[in-house]
Amino acid sequence: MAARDLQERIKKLIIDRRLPSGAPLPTEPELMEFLGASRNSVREALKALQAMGIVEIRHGFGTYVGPMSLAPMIEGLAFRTVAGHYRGEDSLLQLLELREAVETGLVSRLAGRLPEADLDELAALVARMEEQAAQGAGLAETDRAFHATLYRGLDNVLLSEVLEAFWDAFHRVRCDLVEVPQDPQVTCRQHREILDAVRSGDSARAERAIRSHFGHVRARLDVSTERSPSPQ
Amino acid sequence: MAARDLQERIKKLIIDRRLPSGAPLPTEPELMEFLGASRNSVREALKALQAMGIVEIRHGFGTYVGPMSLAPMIEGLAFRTVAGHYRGEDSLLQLLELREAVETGLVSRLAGRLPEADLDELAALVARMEEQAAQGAGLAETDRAFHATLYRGLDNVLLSEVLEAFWDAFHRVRCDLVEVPQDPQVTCRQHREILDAVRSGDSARAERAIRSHFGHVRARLDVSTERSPSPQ
DNA sequence: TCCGATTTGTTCGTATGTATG
DNA sequence: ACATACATACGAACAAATCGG
Repeated sequence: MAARDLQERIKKLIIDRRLPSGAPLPTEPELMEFLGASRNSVREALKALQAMGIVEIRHGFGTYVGPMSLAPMIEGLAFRTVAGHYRGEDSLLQLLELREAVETGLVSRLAGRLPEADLDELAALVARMEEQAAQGAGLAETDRAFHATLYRGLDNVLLSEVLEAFWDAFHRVRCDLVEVPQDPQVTCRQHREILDAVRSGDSARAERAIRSHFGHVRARLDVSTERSPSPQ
Repeated sequence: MAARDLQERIKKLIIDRRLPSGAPLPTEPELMEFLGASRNSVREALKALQAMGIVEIRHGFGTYVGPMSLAPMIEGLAFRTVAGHYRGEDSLLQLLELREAVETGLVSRLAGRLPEADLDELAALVARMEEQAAQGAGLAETDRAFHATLYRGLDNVLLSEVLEAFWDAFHRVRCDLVEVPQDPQVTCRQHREILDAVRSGDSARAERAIRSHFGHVRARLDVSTERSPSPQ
């Protein structure tokens, strides 16, 4: 009776007091008194809220309002994908298709509307990617930065975070599950083509570039997915 | 030190044993022995996993593998949006824009590719919507069904669930925060136009229809958002 | 309807680890 | 080194819910 209620009441407390991210929450004893519940119940409620990213607990220091990031969504998506994969579903492919669907829809609207500064930054990222490819280094982080920078121009923090969350979940699962046959040269060429297309302002070409990029990732996925790896 | 670890080990247990959704987990005493932790610690870990939708706990019955739905994401998104709204941010508008971005990207690809059966179902939904509008009844559920049916043809369960999650979060927050000036007639016309556009196979027209629909919702939002309501 | 077995829900007391000053 | 404040962890007990006889 209390457990579910406690979470709601703590959330309501944050709303009512207009607590911003990082603001300190009452200590556990204070919450015990305020909510009229025992330590353990309060702690379980806080644990649940922590899992949702609503509060942040720092050992030996205190409890604070969380950053409200989408990190817990990544966690949930990643687990759901891993579990589905080991059960023989094509969950990883579905996650990739989700990214493809969203990004193709966005990039066409982005074409020709990106400020010069963002385009320069993207160009620098591609250059760095080519450098890393030449050295045989991993270019995952640069790839992430490219996609993040690309959609920053939409001026919607939520949208950017959701896309980054999808990227993170996909990347984490892919690393855990399948060793992808790297092909850095092709990856670089495709990112440069995306950049050129967006710069040119040709929506259709930009959409084609994105679709081609994802098609390549999908192809690498298919050949790696033939055999189902076993955990540990 | 153990808390974070316990969650990971329970997740690993689900993965390793290939437990499908709905499968029973070991009881709390069994988990205590298996994980070498006290009951309270095990319970806190389970609570956190429950918040992420990974496990489902039924009082007096047992613990089970969760449905892996995106319900926790809705919860998190909704709270984040409400909290941001009361802090004076335009979080609700951002959520709407997120939906608009995704749906405009998808509907253009859908135009002309929807099977006849789905089109008929959509037509029935619009008819029902018009009926409800005439009676002055709420048409939220029908609206939800329309959007859900529309993107079912993409054949990607994850994608459908994400879109439904966005719809749910937006609807919940909108109901909690602002009383929207209903305009059922316009809503019906716009949904019919979306349907007609998709049926005609004209991608650009479909995208225009969706964008017009969202534009209308946004306009109603703007006038309601002038004054910031206070909670309870 | 009742009963007992099983399982989760809630509470208390106590001890330990950790960060701050 | 010490004290304070806080979170972490454990164990034991009882309450409440569920299921089957």
